[in-house]
Amino acid sequence: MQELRTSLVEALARATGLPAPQVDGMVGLPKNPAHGDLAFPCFALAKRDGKNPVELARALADDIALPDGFAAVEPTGPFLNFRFDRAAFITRTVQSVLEQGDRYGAGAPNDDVVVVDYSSPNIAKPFHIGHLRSTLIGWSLAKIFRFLGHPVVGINHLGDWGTQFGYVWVGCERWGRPADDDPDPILALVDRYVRATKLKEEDPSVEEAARDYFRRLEAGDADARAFWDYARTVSLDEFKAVYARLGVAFDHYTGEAFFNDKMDGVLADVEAAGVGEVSDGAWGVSLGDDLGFALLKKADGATLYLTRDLAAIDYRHRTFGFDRVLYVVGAPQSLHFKQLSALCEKLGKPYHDRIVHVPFGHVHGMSTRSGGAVPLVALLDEAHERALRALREEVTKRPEGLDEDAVAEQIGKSAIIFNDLSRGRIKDVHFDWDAALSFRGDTGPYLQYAHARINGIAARAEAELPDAVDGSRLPEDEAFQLAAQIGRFHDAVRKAAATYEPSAIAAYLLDLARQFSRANEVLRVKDAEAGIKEQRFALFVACRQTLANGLRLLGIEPIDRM
RNA sequence: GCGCCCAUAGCUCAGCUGGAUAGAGCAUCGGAUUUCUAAUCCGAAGGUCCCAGGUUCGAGUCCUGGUGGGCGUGCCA
Repeated sequence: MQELRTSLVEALARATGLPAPQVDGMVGLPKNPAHGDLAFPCFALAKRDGKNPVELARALADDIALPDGFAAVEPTGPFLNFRFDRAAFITRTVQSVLEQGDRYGAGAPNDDVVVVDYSSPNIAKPFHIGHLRSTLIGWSLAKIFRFLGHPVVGINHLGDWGTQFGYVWVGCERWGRPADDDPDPILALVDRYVRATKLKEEDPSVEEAARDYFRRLEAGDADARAFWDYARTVSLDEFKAVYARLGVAFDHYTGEAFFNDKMDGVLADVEAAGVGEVSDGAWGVSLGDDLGFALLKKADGATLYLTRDLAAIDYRHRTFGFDRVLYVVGAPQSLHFKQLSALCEKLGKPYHDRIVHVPFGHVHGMSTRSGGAVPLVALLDEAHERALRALREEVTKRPEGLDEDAVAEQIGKSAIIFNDLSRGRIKDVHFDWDAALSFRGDTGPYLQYAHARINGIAARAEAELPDAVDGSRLPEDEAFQLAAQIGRFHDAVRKAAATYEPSAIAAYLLDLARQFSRANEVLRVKDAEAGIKEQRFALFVACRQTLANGLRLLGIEPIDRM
């Protein structure tokens, strides 16, 4: 696909005298696929020459030397439409997928290190649906950049430090710690946290006690530290269970606490740069009208989130030598990251312009009846239940001997993950159980279904891959459209990386699955005559491979039967 | 007040760096299964792309100004 485009751009550049990059910007896909496979609008050229674009397109069609791989050029009004040599295109595309397998669409190894900071839940707070977006988007981006050949460092910057810990501590002091045999100790800790923060409304001493606890923790007080260790371990155990269930992983769990002993260094840095100042008893850096005052040390001496992020990025730069660091954090914190960049610039840090905030919109409407956020585990369990029910009651045909429980778990997760990653990051989402856990239409299960169907063909159609792929045996339009979509995988992956948008891949995969489903109505493998049978099978296998590669980039493990 | 983000079909959303008749899914209506999985496919219906100007041969897309909503705006993270 890419080579065809490049050679067409060169040919057009020669024929028109326009610079190739400009031509490249004009060549695009025709809106209506019936028009052709690539299109060149002649307006700009017509304007330059003071000619009629319709006549110009006609003249250009006669002039241009059709590059290899193209079968036809035809002017349609002011557009010049090009058609591929379809058979050759199918042959080339299917062949390269079969040859490259899991590496189809991948990039060459390079040295641009990408650090991805994602998930980063707060300790001693429930891991709820609100944490899902950062977790899934970050994990997907990590996989995408790794696929493109980058060394990737995935970091869970746990919120395991800060005043909120004080409230958990106060709560445990008042109402006791969860019992050792408590099956869900984190729930108990959350309960203490919620009760303590509620109590603070009427009893100001609670807030004071919480702050005092955090001060002691930062100062290295042994008792405070012991409680912190306990709460962190309990929380992390549960987080790791959720990550394991989702199939999400990290290279490091260096949370905010990890940087506690690096605070002095940061503050000294700022001091040395001579940009720090005292304001209302607190200490920080003034960043001007737009970014305001960046607080780095509270009046009571305790540090803040920003201080710890400053330490973290410096540490990451020293340790990983990153080319970029991606912060997959909600849009409400965009000011925070602008401040972080500005601070780094003021401090003369070489990485100040390599900070990328990858923001995402708010999630609304995910509260339970009781007002708390829905725990992620509850969502996963519900997804599992619904998938099981759908499998047993709604699905009309299904394979024999399925491990229904295992399939339901996979389908449920696919639905949840895809639902989140299929929309653009920045928009606020209104969480809706029925939409998130729908298994029909544009959903994760739809993609899985396409993948499983091809597996079914492989298992039952008694077809084998041909010795040589031959696209001329696949003259149907559906075959070409499917191959064309397979050939666009590169573009989708690169667009996703360039825009930090996994949804680019999600949208691509929907189109791919749709093209497959259409082709699957027409191109039967089982009863096809020898010679055609193998070619159709090869096309579908290439599709399955592409689906699998794309699904994995979203963090969804393709399933073989459903 | 100031700053950032969002606004496209009844609902949820796509729309490559401006290009041809604005696309999917859900919901509604109508079809398709003796044939590799109907969690599927085909069709119908559904639109002042929030409003008003501007730039351009051409604007859902870019600019300006509004309207509506969300978020942020120093001692939380």
